[in-house]
Amino acid sequence: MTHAPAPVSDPPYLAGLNPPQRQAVLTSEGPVLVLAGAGTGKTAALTARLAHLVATRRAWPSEILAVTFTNKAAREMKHRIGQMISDAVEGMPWLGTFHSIAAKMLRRHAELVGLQSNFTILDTDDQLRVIKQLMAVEALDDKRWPPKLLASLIDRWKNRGLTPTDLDAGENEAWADGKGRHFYGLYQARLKTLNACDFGDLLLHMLVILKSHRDILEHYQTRFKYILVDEYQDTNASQYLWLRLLAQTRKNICCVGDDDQSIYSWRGAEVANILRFERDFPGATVIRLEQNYRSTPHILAAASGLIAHNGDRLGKTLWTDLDSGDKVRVQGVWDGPEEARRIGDALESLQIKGESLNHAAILVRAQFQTRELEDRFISIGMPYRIVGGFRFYERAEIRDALAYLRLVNSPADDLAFERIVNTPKRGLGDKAIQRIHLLARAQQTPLARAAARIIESDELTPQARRALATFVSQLRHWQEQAQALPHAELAQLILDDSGYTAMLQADKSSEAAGRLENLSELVRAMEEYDSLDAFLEHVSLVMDRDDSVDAEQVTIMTIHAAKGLEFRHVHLAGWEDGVFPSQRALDEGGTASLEEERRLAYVAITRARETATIWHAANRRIYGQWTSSIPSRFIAELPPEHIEAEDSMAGGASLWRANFSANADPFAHLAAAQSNRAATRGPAWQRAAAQTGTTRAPAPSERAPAAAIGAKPRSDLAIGMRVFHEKFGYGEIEDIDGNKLEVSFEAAGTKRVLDSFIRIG
DNA sequence: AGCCCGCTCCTTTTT
DNA sequence: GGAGCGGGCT
Repeated sequence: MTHAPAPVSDPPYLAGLNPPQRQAVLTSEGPVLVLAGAGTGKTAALTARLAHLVATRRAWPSEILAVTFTNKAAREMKHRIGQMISDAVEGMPWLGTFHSIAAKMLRRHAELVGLQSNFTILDTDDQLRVIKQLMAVEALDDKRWPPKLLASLIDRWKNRGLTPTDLDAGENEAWADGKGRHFYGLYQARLKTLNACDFGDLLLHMLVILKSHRDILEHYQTRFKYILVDEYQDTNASQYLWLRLLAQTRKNICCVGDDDQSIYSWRGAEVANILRFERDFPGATVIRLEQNYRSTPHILAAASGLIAHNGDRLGKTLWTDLDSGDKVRVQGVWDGPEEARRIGDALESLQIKGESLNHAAILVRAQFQTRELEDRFISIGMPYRIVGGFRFYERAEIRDALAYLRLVNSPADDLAFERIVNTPKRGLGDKAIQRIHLLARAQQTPLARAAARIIESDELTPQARRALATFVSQLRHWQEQAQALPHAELAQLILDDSGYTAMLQADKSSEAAGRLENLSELVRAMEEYDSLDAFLEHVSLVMDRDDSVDAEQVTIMTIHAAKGLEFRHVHLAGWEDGVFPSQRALDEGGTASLEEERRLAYVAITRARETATIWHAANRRIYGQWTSSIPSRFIAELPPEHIEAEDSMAGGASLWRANFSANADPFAHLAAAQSNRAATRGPAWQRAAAQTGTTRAPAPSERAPAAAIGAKPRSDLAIGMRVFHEKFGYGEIEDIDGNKLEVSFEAAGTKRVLDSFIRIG
């Protein structure tokens, strides 16, 4: 009634978009930079833009290049576009991650960089193995020059678009006293003979090809009428150069990003790319999405106040028309265990109010912080999941299985051969494998073929020879079966025949059961692919862990992992100088890295929709040492009118302004030692020294574990039953109390655990 | 060939 | 505190 109805002529994809979002959709021609603040409906605008281009016949779906960083983002975009323009997704062959799109291009032009189009894509494990071998050949001391360092240098060079010949003297010096270029070159040559690529190569090779072959460059420049880039602040130099080449003629490039959420500089992302967009593309339209649909005004104001302390920003002012809600709570506690306890309490009261645990998350700066939370949650039976750590395809058993498949698929895959020739143990030791290597090198033949030949000779001990002969004939058998069997069945056959399954079944450690399960999941996943080739391509670039757990559980993860997500209730743990911002960032890297930490803090706060609680502890165990700490400097940077500070110390005065007494403090000597040392460490630590001291918290009340609310006890368990727990392994149920069990574990002793964590073993 | 012990090091993590 | 690695021992 108060608003005029939208013009009838509005196409459906514009429905519900605010004016700047519409502008981002409708400004189709020329370079466009969309600065999209946290929670401002970026993806909605992005997908509408794609729909618009297609609906108005500006381009066919196959003429649009749309790149994201993660598979998750690519999937999400595909999904949402599918809903807008029904069949178009099938026709969007160039929507994907930088790496998958580059790989797709590279397969077409592989021969131009000395590869075949069926090249394999190496993971970090394979890379490291190659480097170690090169170092052994060159007799370089791997104590003095750790292979991992070279791996990361090569990665960095590739991120910056540098080939071996591009390295300047300084970079060359960075490895083994001036052997940087030499080793980088050796590594690239070795990959070529292996017909392999690492992740960095996918982009770098394409870059080289585009630069040196005008016709190919022109082909893609003509094909891609429109280019769309998500999370532009995360692009590295080589991605930037690649985009710039492709966009050069038409200049219809739309980059979306948020300089305030740039948190990946340590892996090559260059904020500078987004900061200088207008210089790179003169005449660019800059559009700011500033209306936030996610968080309450207090949360938003706290985050904005914090990020305002950063210098180099393009600048945005987020606003919302949501109701005001709670202030950001800043809660001081005595130590780490109390923090975990209190967060557990807060989650339990959330449950009492009938909130789902799925709407709550605890965000941490570093992985080690999860341990304390985990311990507490296990003891009170709070269901949780930890996101992060190894992804699915990085697990040893998955890589082993893949190595078997790779070897069957392409017998020349030496890295795959090495990985599994003695896994499970076949009694082939270093010496036997060395012999195979020698023969392979002498005859210029892949390891698998050398192995087949060496068993004809008497070079190996009879025992090794027998073992290898069995393996070689199995391999031959699998290769034959590969023609006959569907690939999922082939995989199962290989796992069983090779003894891999048996090896895990015999393994009584707590992880073995999970590994077997992962393998069956792998086999199941394979069924969705048309061919083994298609599956292997998918797995090296795209496969990630299946996160679709619908059980009620609170999520624990790093802030990095939380980027792009949102939760109603967010707990931010460990906001102390040294933890967050991290000690590393404080010690090295100066303002630049402090500013990145601040952006991280900004990302953290803006994940919250309704409540955000920031925790800081006066004492924490770090590397097994009790360390007294001061609240994060970021806390002091929060605008006071939007926060509500409280702490559990006597008197309730805020921890860092209180008058402390060292009485009755068991850690006073440590605190003193710490602040003495700290006094030499710059202003923040001096501030700490002036104020550090501790007072005894009211004795932390060791309370009985509360019952998890709303969870129904299972009916399939009984005292005396043998069960399995993900973390503790096998055990026997000693007592049942609702949905809590007392289990005496074989390895971990007696623990109280929630029945939902238990499988009947 | 495989096991055990002691030393070292210690953000963030995608593809 | 604890995982991972290398060396030395069995």
